[in-house]
Amino acid sequence: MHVISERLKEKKLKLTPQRLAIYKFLYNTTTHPTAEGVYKELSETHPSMSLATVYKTLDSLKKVNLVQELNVGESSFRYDARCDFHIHLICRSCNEVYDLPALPSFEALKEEVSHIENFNVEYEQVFFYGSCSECSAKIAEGQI
Amino acid sequence: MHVISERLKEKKLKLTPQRLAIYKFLYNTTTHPTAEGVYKELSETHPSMSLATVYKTLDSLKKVNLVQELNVGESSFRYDARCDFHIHLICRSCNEVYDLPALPSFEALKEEVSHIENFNVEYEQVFFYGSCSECSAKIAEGQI
DNA sequence: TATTTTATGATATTTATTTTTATTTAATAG
DNA sequence: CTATTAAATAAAAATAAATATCATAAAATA
Repeated sequence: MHVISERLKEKKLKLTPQRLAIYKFLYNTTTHPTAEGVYKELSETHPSMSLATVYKTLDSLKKVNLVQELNVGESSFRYDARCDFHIHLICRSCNEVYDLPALPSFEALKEEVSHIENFNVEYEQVFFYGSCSECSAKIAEGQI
Repeated sequence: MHVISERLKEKKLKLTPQRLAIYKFLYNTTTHPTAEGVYKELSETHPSMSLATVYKTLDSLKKVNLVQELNVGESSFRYDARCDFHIHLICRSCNEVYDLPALPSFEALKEEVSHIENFNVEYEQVFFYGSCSECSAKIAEGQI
């Protein structure tokens, strides 16, 4: 996994097994896990890793902009190794978080907001809440 | 303050002094306070009110859609009695949260997202992070 | 290989929020 | 206007996410 270690190196972060594992996991998942989720997932392969290490590592990665922290309205943060802007869709039934590709109309919105006086925009977070197709189907069938 | 009690009545919530005070305060502020902030503010006029009551009341108001809960990335939630959709601007220096009036381009974005297959949108949250004019000025002058 | 610096693991602490429970209060029916 | 009941409150304890502490261990580099 060269991309992983090269990115960490670029950012002057020491290449520890824990860091490599955490960033690699985030880089290869689309599930937007919480710190707890990362910890549980990696406990299997790294049984001695501490939860504190997961939190500290996520914080380090966030500071160098290798991961972004998402606050989708739950009690804990989620983490995403895709740092380019994209809209998130959040299913209120199963709590899955999905990525949405860039939309032309969002570019127009950014443009419009950038012209607002009295505020200098640096970045943005856009969340659409609703139900995914699986949950919509279940709801329609009365399973939820 | 008739609006306050009528809205609570409409939602079948008992008109207790604590509830009236909390909703009235949120209804009349633009500051998006936290539960702690509401508590501190109302402690002056309602010294016996418990912080747990503030939390429970905010939860009740949220459930009947009289307030919305905002997670702007801080350690605690903020509350807003404006429940119609609007974009929030968040200053990363002073942490103020500002309301933005509806923008035509946002309507276009909603329209575009509503046509996405496999997802049924119910509501949305849009946060623009950056610096407000006051903080921008301070930054320019090297005060921050 | 030795040295310096930084990261880790284990644990303790902090802090926002929730739960619990006994008591009080609002709504309403008589 | 009083009695009833259902719900809300205050105070305290409990919970859970996140952070801090600190001794040990491991990376980077000289």
